[in-house]
Amino acid sequence: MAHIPADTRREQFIDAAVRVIARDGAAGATTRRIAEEANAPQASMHYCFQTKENLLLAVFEHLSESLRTDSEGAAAEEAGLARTAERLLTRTMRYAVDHLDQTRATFAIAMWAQSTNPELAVRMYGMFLTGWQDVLGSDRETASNEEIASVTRMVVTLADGLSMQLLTDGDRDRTMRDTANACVMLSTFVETLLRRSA
Amino acid sequence: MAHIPADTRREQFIDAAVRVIARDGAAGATTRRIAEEANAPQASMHYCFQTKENLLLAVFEHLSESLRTDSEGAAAEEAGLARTAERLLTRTMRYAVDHLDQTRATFAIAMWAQSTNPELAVRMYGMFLTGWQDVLGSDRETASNEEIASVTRMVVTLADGLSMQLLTDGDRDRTMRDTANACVMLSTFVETLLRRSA
Amino acid sequence: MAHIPADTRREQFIDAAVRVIARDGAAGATTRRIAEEANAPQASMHYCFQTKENLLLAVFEHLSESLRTDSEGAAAEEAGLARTAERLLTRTMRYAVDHLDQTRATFAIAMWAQSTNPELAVRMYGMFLTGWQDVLGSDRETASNEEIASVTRMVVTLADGLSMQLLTDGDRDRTMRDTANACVMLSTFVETLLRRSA
Amino acid sequence: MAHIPADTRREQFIDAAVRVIARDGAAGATTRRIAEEANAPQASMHYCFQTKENLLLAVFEHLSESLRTDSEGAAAEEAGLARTAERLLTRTMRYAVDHLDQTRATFAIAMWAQSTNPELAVRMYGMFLTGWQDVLGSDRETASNEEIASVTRMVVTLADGLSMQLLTDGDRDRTMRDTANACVMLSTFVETLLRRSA
DNA sequence: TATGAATGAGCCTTCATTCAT
DNA sequence: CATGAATGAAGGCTCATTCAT
Repeated sequence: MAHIPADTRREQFIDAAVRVIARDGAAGATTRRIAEEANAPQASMHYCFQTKENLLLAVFEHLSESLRTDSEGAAAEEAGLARTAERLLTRTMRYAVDHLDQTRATFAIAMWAQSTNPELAVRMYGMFLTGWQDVLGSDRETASNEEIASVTRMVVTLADGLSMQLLTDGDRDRTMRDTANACVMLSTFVETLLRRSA
Repeated sequence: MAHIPADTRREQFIDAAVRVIARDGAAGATTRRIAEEANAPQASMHYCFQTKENLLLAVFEHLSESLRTDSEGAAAEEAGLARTAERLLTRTMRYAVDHLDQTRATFAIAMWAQSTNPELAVRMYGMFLTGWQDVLGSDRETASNEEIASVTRMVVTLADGLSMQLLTDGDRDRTMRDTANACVMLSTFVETLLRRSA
Repeated sequence: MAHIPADTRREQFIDAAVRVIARDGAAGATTRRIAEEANAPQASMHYCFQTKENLLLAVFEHLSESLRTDSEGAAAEEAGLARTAERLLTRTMRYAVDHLDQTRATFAIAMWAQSTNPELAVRMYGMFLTGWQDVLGSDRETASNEEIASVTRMVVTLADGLSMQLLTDGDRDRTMRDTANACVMLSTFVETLLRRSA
Repeated sequence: MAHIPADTRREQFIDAAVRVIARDGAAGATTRRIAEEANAPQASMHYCFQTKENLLLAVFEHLSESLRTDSEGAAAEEAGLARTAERLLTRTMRYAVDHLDQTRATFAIAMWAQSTNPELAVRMYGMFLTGWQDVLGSDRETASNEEIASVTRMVVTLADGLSMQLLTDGDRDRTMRDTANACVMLSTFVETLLRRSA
């Protein structure tokens, strides 16, 4: 097992962990299995991340970073809140469909955090919330902060629910069709909201 | 440790397992911990359920049975598809909010099944789908089977997404408020659907 | 599971135990497996034999009794010590070859006794020794008691050694051929012995 | 518990296992007991041997290696087949008498293999057969390969049978006396064989 | 009497982690 | 710095046996 600098190792571990977690769940992702998948000594994992918990954290950060990078594109054009929300949800589900392993790992880690470190789970969830709130709030039209927050939560809700189903049966096409339906709902909801507040 | 009839023990184990799973996740729910929580010998668990997997299965059946019993009430009155869907979702989320441990355990087991026995996970998901489809299809108005299925999936999606958020931060009130919003979306979606097919 | 009188059960258990021990060894013959093979409740075994050790004892007695019954025929005719020894060995190995399961079980129990209850192992071994000594001593010619004992031990030695090989590879024909060779050795040995003592 | 190099640990485990197996049989030799006897953590056993089966294998290899090393001396001098066979048997039984624990362990493992992994048992038996065949065939006189094989099997048979008795009652002197008798038989057998083939 | 039900003790194995170099 | 070696704690499960009827 060749000596390899820690920085390189970190990446190898994170990538390997995503695959293993997607396959075996967060609890089934043992340090040994991850190390094997990364072609690295088991001790290296602790050298790089100290604990398994830290590794999972790093994995989650990596995953949500990737997703955020992707979803930033949704805000690019001026299109109104409803349209932006639709674009955000569609883009997110497109990403989920194209990166099943990552999606699976994200959810597995989120569930793992809930029982291991609930406060951390809240923080994780918050990362998505604030990230998307920024996207949705970028052109704010007449919507209040509270209304933006409400729409954001609804986007997250739909994304979570659609992903849950995707992860269970792996039916990509049906997921995208349901996503379209969800978009219909989402935009009428936003319009209702805006009309009400006007 | 007093001898106790197996039927009684089964219930004790299932109840204990729900609490432990809610606290520690499905993987963290060790046979030892469950037995301790149930005030029972570890060997009794294997006498009643043979394997830990079987116990988790029984727990899931118990949980979904409880939820189904509850949601049957949603179909009681003649009220149209949109209204029924709203009632079903509201009732489900009300139940989730009132039974946080059960909800947490249900999700934990569902996620656990995904990595342990994916085919089982599909079956579990299917149980909800068909159960709710029956509720929604009971008075079918002009909706086709396919449309009913589509609405059902949307209800499940929303319930999953809302529960996910509830489980993370435990904010019951906000969950019920978001549920109300989700109901708005849901009923406009159903109406759109019916109008389109007319 | 029908209630069945203890006497009948005993036989069922002994027969079942022989098969299970032959298959899984004395240690692998668990009370559950034996009960299953006997189509009997596990508790019946303890009702009939109190302990697993007692059952194995009963099995051994049954097995050695069968073998003894068979070997008694070897003494039937007047034929001199050498010839009788040959007949005894041949007959024993013929029996072993025709009853592999029983032979296997006999050895498994003998080995099991050595580590569980060494004194019992000695007694078991003694049963064969005295039984065969009677056969060989029945027409004593000019041989002394000590000489008879010596020959007996040699017969047992050869039977044990030949059986060991038989149990390992299950080659019945080769065993009988080697038995013929062993008989040659045995009779020349007896003759040497008698000549020496004359 | 001090960290100790794996090679050292392997030896400690093997030595400890021999003692425990001699005392409690192969099935009674639990990983706990062996670790305790070796003054080592239980987990070290799995670090060194992975499974209990592997440990037993290593023990058997160690034991048969020791015996083989010892028996090589039997071939040292030019002495004819009969004499060599006698020397081999005597030497083997001398070794058995001087190393009761090892002998007991060897038989226990051999019997254990018969029910756990029959094919392995055949291979184990074969190790002795071929090893001794080499010793006996080294100066082959006029004997054919088949004759050599036949003699080898007879030596093994006698060694097994004599050991069986030794292990039961532990009577070393009687074993060596019986070994002398067995040698008489063996050499007359070889002579008969050679005369016949001439 | 004979049996279904129940259990304390112990099994083999694997885990995340630490040690020593 | 990075890793091969080693381990305490805990995992799921099975055993012979006893209990209650």
